[in-house]
Amino acid sequence: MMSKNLESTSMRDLLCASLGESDVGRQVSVCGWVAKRREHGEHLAFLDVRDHSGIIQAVVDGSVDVRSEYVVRVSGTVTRRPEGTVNDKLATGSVELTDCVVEVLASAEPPPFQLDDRVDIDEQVRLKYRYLDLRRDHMQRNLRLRAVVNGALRRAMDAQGFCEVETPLLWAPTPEGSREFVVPSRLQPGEFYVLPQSPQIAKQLLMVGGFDRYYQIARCMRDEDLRADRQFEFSQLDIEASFVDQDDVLGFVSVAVLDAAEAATGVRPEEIPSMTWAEALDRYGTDKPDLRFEMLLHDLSDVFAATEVKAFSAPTVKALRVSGGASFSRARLDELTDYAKGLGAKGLAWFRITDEGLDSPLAKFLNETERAAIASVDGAQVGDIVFCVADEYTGACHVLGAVRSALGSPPVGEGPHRYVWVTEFPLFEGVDENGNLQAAHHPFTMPHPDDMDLIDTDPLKVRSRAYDLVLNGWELGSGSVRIHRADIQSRVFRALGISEEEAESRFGFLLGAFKYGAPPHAGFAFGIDRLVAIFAGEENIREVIAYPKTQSGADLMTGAPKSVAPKVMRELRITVAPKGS
RNA sequence: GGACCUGUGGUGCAGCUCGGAGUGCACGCCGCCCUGUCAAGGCGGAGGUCGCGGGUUCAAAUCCCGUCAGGUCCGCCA
Repeated sequence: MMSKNLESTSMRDLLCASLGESDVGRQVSVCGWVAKRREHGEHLAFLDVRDHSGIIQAVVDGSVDVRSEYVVRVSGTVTRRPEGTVNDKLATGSVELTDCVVEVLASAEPPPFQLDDRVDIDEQVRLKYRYLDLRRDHMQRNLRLRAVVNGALRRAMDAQGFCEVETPLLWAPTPEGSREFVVPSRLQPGEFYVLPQSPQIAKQLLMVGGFDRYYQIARCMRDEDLRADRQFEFSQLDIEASFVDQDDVLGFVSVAVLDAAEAATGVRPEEIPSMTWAEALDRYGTDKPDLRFEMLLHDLSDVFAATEVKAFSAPTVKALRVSGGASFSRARLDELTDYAKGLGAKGLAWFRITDEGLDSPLAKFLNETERAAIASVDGAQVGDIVFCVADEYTGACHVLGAVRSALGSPPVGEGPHRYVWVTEFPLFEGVDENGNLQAAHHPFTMPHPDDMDLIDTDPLKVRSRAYDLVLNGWELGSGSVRIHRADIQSRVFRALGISEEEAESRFGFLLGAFKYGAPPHAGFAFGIDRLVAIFAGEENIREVIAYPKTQSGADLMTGAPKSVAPKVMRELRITVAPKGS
């Protein structure tokens, strides 16, 4: 409950829902919106007055000319409700305002949708009238929760000696990574700024600049397709520190996240465990494991090493037991098979465990040993089902991991909050169209000290000092120890197929800065939208953002994006090519 | 770039398979009645280009094609 001196203004004494029995007898004024009017003839009317704190009932002698959502100031006497009229469903239900004077501060048309939380309104309508949607308890709660989280994060970073520095929104284009929003320059027509995908370079330069502990709640923009957990704009807690190693950073971030969790939920989570990327992939089939449920992946590659069965002749065979899954209908299994195929699998084998043995179209092709292995996966019992995917290692893990998640993952709002650090990500992943290795994180990520020799001999085996923070299967954020030594950076660039000239043109100012004394440094960034969404039990980050965009990038309230005046276009010397060109 | 789902008075739904008059329900809105309600109650009323365009048909909310908008997912997000 907020302190009362913050509630009082020249127009009101306190918030509606802060009224209670201790206020009985006080003469007070409250301000808010009319949530409901109940009239009983010309002698008596009830007004539910709502502000963001909640509702107080005002009793008016005589009729009152107000409608829903009128803005009113109500002055009256706090009175204990008469015997038998207490409303247990209302926080203020034991009192009411009597002898009320109602001032209409603004009239209001009926809103396009009801502002109580009784029905789910179509999001299209909510977003068009977001200012009304925000008046609802649901959005009030979410955005205020977000403010609590932001506050806790700031306090945690301040307390750890971090200095908040703001970095530019207008930055230089970088021909790397995700698509950037482009901003044309008026003073230098034909030249462009971009909005930052993250303050990555800026914060590393702060390290060179001697700010050994930097943080910022940073707005970041990426011009990539939107999803339930992705918007063009998002906020991240951005951190970088000097003279540190990986464990220092994990410590800083853990404190911030656990403080935020405690502030948001009232419960401080356990210390955050960690696992390596290799473990996560092997046991959970993903680099963002959801630890709320078990259902681990099991490896049957050895059993099927010399199998006769074509469907299983692959480098890796992974198996997943689903408790009680034998009752899955054939339609459900076909659906899952299609899902697996959609993810690139050749198929999804399933084996119902029954009293008579394995029930599966494939069972008759398996030999005794193979059947026994499947029937005992993960302690399988009659009534369970075992899924198998045979493929190369990574693919098999990913597909079965996705099946695990589809079958086991509880809704966002359910179950405990299970954080986990995933460490030792590979330094490189795959190759681009020119046959060059690609950086898994970014090209300034420090290779694992034990794997330095592999950079030239077996680069895909090189682990890195990169790490992710995962909560309930959602990637909250990632970070790494950065390369601060020119010799290591050259080796990595060489492995990535980046020439000295190219490095100079793309990252020149960063590498140039490093020549003047770069401290060893490391950092992290995690998405506040996702963190708050999980705290709020929301599947969708739009629910914790005041003015989000739709999936096609539109703002239904403002109509953005829109064309700009011809004068502006001329000034920028920009013409738009016709459609289809 | 692709797959799937949704679009019906202001709001939430049903109707759509199997074509037959804009049919129904709940909330909201407007008017009247009502002195203890609180999802108030009673009576009456208004409100619709069934997203849009085309096709099939004697006849389309319903079937077909296209398109727009919203959503979920794949690709994408170093």
